[in-house]
Amino acid sequence: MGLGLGLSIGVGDEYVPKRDQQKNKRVAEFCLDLALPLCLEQEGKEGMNSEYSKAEGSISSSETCKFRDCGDDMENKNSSNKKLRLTAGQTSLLEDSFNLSSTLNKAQKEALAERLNLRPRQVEVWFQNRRARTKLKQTEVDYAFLKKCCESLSDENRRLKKELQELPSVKVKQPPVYIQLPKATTLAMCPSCEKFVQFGGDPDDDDTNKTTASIANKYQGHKH
DNA sequence: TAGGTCAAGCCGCGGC
DNA sequence: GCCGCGGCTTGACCTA
Repeated sequence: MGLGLGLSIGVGDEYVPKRDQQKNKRVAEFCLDLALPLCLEQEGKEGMNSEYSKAEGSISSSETCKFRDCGDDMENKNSSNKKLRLTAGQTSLLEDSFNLSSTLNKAQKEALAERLNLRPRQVEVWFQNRRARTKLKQTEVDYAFLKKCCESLSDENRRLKKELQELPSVKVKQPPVYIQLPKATTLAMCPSCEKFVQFGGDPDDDDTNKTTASIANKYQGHKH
């Protein structure tokens, strides 16, 4: 246990070499110097479990590395296959970054990786998996919505058929029946509570061409 | 212990 | 050819 794979200092049996502590300090300075669009709104977000330290600019030393298989020798195939677990602080910072942008350029990825004391590849994988999770949730919500529409239309169809049967048998050419379909709906995930918010689909509404700002405004209106 | 979660590997595809 | 991404999958870990 406690391989000390280039990770910062921990509590108990976790050990981090002094050179890595110094490296973390350099990383923190580096990240603070970067004008990255990452977590710029940390001011005012202090209550959201972010365990990383703004002052230090990196994951706090006691917070890093509940995982055992990361670090400089990840390429070492002899290392154990123990599963990496990101800490709450790491996940929090990744989530914040993801809420700002679901993709990262190379510089952002590397800076975030340094800041999290992870490899860029790990940050990249996290973002890929996060996008996949978002898409899956979106698909589930879309499915539920379409299912509801389908059930509603079936009910309407049954009702109309019954109504038709009850009509006196007058041979009148039936006009086509038009059913008022529900407005197209746009679903989007609230970045703070991760629940999907349903927006109306008025074509004249900007929701159909929604911007990040307009979505953010909508999020503020829904119940958490 | 079964089922869920999630980091990570692999592969194919498209853009450059 | 390289790179980034999505889709699918695997395997470690967690939890009811």
